[in-house]
Amino acid sequence: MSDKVARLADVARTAQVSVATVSRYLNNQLQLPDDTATRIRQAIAQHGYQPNPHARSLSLGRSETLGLVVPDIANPYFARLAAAVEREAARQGYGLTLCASLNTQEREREYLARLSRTAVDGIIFVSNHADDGSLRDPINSSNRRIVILDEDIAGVRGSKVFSDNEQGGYLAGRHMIEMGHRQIAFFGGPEAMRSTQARLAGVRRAIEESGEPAELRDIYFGSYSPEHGRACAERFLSSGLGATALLVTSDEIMIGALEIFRREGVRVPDQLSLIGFDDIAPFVLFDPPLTSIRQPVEAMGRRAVDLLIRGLKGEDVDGVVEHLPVELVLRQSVARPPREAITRKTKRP
Amino acid sequence: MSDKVARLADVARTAQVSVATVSRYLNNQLQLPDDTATRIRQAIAQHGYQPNPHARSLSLGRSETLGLVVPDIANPYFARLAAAVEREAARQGYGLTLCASLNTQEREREYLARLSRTAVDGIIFVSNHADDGSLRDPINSSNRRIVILDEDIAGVRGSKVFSDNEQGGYLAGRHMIEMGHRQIAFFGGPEAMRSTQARLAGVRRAIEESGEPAELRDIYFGSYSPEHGRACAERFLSSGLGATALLVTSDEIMIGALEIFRREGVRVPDQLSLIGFDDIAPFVLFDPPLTSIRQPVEAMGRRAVDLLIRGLKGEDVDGVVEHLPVELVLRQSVARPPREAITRKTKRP
DNA sequence: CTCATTTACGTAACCGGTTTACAAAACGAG
DNA sequence: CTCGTTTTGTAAACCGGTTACGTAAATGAG
Repeated sequence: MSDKVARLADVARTAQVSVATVSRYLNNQLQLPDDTATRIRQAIAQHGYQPNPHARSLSLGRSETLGLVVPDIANPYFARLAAAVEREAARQGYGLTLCASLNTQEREREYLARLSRTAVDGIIFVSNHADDGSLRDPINSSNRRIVILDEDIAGVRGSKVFSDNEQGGYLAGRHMIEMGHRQIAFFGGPEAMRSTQARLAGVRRAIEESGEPAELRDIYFGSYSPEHGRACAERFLSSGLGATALLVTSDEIMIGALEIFRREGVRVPDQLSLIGFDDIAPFVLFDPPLTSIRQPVEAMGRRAVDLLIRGLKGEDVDGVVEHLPVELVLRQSVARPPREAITRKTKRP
Repeated sequence: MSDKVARLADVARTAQVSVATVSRYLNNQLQLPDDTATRIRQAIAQHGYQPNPHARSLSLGRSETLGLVVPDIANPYFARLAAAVEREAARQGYGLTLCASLNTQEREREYLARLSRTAVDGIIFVSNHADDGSLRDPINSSNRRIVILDEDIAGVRGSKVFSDNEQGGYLAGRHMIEMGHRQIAFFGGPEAMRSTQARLAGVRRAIEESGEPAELRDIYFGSYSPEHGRACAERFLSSGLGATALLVTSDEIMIGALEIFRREGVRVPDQLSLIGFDDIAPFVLFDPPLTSIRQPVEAMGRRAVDLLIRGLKGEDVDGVVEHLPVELVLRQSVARPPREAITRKTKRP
């Protein structure tokens, strides 16, 4: 029991072979006579030898570690995504370094720089806002392999994994129309984001395909936050236009919107039908349980890691873009529309 | 624009100095004449030089990276904890490698082995179940620095950071007693866990201190899961003993319990007063908004990182144990007790 | 002017692996 | 028995930094 950690050289000396022999035996599955192999194994056990990862990384030029950039892990949606990514990375023998960008481009770039300087072999990048273009270049000029996950960043090369946002909007829209709604409202995320536009386009397609005289109105854009949800709901109620069904495009927005609807006494689904998006929050427990589009979070995380690692192993995955299928989870927040439109009670006491 | 990444030697050559000079200029804040310093800066800029982290780690014997072992990042409580840890680590210039143990000791040990082999300088360990002793030795024999966070593991050396669970139980208990409750139920986590016992002890202390003839009954233990919450609630209702207030010691358990209470038509707080623990889930939106003990999650994460890094920097923090203060958040799930005890409606249709 | 000290750097030895180039030994064919 | 080939093994170069040690020149004190 020496106080120093055993090195390869110690093992080699004990096994009476050279370091190269031990190294090759360990890595290159070099065929060795039983005699020699046994001596090496015993020496390793005796010293409790574990290769020094820093040395290994330096020598190999890789570290078997991936980086995940995510806006905020405290957000349950990204937490789930991160969990899925971590699980798959671990399954494939990779470690995961986590970076929370806190939704600012500055931090995103900072992290990107850090990661490209840091010991990660590749990066999974999840952003949460429209890129003004200042993210594109640093990403592309990073010499790391990159997979864009969940939200597109225009002009970035590498592979990409998204949920099928358009289909999500479509499923929600179709369900509303089938339930008899003809006036549909939409609480979107940031207007410039691809996901927002795709979801909106999906609803539009559902309307067109139905052939019904359904109308999309009260379309609001803003951040994926409860604050925006509250603002949307207040604006929606005060506009009093009488949409009978509403697609809310994220859990966060939904949480804010529900607060206002509850405060103002809006009865769901009697007065207003509601469909959520994400379906991460425990909406079963809400009052009423919320019908929602569920994103394939686990699959997205898995797929992103898989693509990234395949890329690292030399497979050509550049330009691969995947849209994973979403699902409409039926609960109790959508009903047939009421006879008359919703009328607002009071703005605030 | 060569295709090779610039090395320190390239910079040195261009700046017409030796590698040692550049390295020391970059690290040891070695004082250099403006002339030389400028040449070096220009050379660095010209090559777009970034130190190779693997080489740096090998040479320094550290990587400025911490490891976080957590049962499940998808769980909002641990997600918040992880977010806090990541934020503080980043603030102090450290990266964070994430490991989800999925609550099995096997994986915990596996990760521990991986981390002790991997390029992390220290580990923050969050476990979620009672240790049967098989975690203690691997942790102690790991040559990394360790901070135990959130849940104690007996016999582990290193520093530890917890929330003040006993105080949490106490605050909840005192509030219930002050509101007039004399029959208090307790849905605990795993019986063998320190946190569970501490919370229970806190309620006991509140009862003793009050001098009132209050009684603790319907004490159930189990996993931190909605399933356990459902089981607790069913057992509680069928026992029909008539506790009028209930402390539920985690969000997860609460979610399960609420499902049953809602299904069975238990009116909160008219029939039954409820206090939660953790206060991570959006309980404001539940019906009714839930009074809850809030754990100082951000502070815990910050503190753990801080202790770990201080330990890494040579400060003696072994044996330091901190209990961070919790907070009672008053909302609307606690009322004065009803005249008569709750009577169960039906077990199941 | 001399000697001590500081300034401004350079040389080379590490850190601990992987891998290439090559030697010695063993083996087989002719 | 000789020569080529395979097996088994070694020495040393490399990955790209950090840093102990050393030295030449400049500065300053006496």
